[in-house]
Amino acid sequence: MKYWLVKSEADVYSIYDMEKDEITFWDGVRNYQARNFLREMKIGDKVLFYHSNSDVIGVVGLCEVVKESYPDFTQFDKKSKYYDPKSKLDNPTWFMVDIKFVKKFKRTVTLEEIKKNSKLKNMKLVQKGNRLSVMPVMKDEFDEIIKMAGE
DNA sequence: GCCAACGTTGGC
DNA sequence: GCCAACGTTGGC
Repeated sequence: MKYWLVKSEADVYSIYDMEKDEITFWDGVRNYQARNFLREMKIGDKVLFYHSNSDVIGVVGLCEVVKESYPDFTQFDKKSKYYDPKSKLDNPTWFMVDIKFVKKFKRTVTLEEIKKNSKLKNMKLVQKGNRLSVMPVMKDEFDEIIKMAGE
């Protein structure tokens, strides 16, 4: 099993939306590296849910992969802001997965705390200039985040 | 709102 | 293939 972290702007799609929807498709990833990570996701993989552009920035909950990668339909939708005119129906460029809400943490593990924790210094999240919206997390890092969340 | 750090685009 | 210009992300 693998572990991941996905970022979402809190005012666009938050853990509360996720809780309400229970299952959501993770659309709109338009970065090749992030896409490649999406395609590696397997059913049952654990996904940390991270709020960016938020009053409280950090990991707010846990989700799980329930459907493995399939073409992101928004790339073919001219009305979508994720529309990609270069992508071909028979050879899609962009993919998405379905993830299921598991839990909202009792407390947020903030970016500040993550930066201060020497066990987490190798996390992609805190490495220089990293803007990936989907990234892998090591098992020990995942366990440490869960511990910090008091779960 | 600012801006650093990228990634992408397109002319050459 | 290079690189300037532009767009986006995301912390602050």
